Amino acid sequence: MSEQTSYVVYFLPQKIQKRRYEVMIASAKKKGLNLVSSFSDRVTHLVTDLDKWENIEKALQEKNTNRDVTVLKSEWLSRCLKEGKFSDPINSEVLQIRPVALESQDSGKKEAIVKEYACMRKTPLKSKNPDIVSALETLSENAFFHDDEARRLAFQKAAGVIKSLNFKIKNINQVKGLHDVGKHSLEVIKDIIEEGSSIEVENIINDPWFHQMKAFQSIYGVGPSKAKKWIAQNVFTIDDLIERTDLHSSFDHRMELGISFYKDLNTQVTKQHALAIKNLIQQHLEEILPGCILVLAGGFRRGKASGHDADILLTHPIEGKEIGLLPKLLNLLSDSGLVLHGTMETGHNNPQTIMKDKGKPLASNVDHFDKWIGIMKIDKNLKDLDSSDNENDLIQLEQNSLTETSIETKKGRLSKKRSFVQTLDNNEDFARDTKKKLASNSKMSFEQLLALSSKDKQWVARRVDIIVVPVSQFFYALVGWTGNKWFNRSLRLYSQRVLGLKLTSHGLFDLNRGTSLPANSEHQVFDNLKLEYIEPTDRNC
DNA sequence: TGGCTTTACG
DNA sequence: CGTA
DNA sequence: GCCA
Repeated sequence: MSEQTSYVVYFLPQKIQKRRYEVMIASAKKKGLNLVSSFSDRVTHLVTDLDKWENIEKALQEKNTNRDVTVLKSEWLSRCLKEGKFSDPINSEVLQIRPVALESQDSGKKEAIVKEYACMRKTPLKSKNPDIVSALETLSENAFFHDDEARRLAFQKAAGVIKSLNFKIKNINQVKGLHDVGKHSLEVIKDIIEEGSSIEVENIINDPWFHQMKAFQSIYGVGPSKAKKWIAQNVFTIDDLIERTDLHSSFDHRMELGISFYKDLNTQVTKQHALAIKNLIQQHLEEILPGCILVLAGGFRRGKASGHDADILLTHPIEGKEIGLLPKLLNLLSDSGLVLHGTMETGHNNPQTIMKDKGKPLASNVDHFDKWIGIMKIDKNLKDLDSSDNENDLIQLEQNSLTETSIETKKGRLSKKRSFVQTLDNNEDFARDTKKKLASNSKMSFEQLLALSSKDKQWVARRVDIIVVPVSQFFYALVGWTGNKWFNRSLRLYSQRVLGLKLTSHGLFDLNRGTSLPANSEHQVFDNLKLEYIEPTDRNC
């Protein structure tokens, strides 16, 4: 290891006592430690006591400083002088003010450090370091397969930090000291920079067990538990699952669908197709309740061109109009032959749940929305006719939210109470009947499903989630369902740790006071969180 | 060395 | 247990 | 695994 020769150190005189500076320079010379007299591209380590990046650039008289440089505090140099040699800096000696976090192209020169929480950073879809990101995510996934959620999170966070970097990493020093990038992750990054790959990661990728876990888990309705069981039983491929009839008795209906329609469900849905599905649902809704607003959320809203399902948020500008809507919609979709399978969660809006929520805002962190998680039969050639994207609807909703809803809720709140409860009873009956009907529709056997999926058909099986949201909660739901998962986790963790507030897809709650902060736009959600707004396309952590 | 988002529904 |  |  030629550790010593890899240090080309430049010591900035600014903001350091002249006397101390001179003593240190002299000491370095005496001990034979190579300090260069001017800054250049050769410099690997920059020592300074300045604490603002702008000031450092000013001192260097450079605009676009070479980013390969590690910026260190003078304590590091002091220690090295004592030890008589340059050595790796410890975390507290690294100045974490380098302009590494991505800032938008439009705002140009504004620079920032890598922020602690992913929800404070812009993370675009495309990374400048795809190999490193993919390696760290492999480690994350592998940890997940080994039931180690904590390690999974750690590697995922490290991957997220790398994703937010707006430059290609050429030198390990560029990422030393970055938040959430620790020893293990650094080692992997180093291997990839220097060797092109990491042996640890390669071993995982080439491990048949890892491969099988990935394959089995990609089946809808199959999780880690079932995947491990099958591997232990010497099942190797998805075709094996069909051929090994001895296994069939352990399949539930959802898994049977996941296996039969594996090809359909694992073919990526294009954004155009997803928008077409949204419009198809919208057309059916017009027959039930005109004026509903649908938004395609999930990865598509974050700018992805394709995905594995369509997440659709459904609301109505008038609070309360959405109650009881879902069973009616599903009834209609089912009658149109568009439903292959699904589970409907309803009843979250019944009086009891509402009372519970009034008393305790944090009933739970998980959705209390009416929602349907299912598989639709979508015409292969379905075209998105009006091709309208989400954001127009959102603007409309932001404008409507203050006027119509407040009028509606003030009007006859009392006179409506009795009929409201009556309506809920009807809704519950209707929901039950619909669930029953949908269940009987999906009574096909495994064999029938396999036959259905393998014959020539004009439609494709598509995973669709429909979430019914009261407008008052819409923008929190929108943030939650736009994701991604890691962005949400960081939002919620930040909210809890920094603000002491509870963020869910229903709202932002102060548990001690029992209050919540309303939001009439996504911007307001971020305002409430005291966070800079992050565009959906920059939430790809 | 404890914490890492969180838990109800089917 | 799997899903969101 | 990484951090406070």
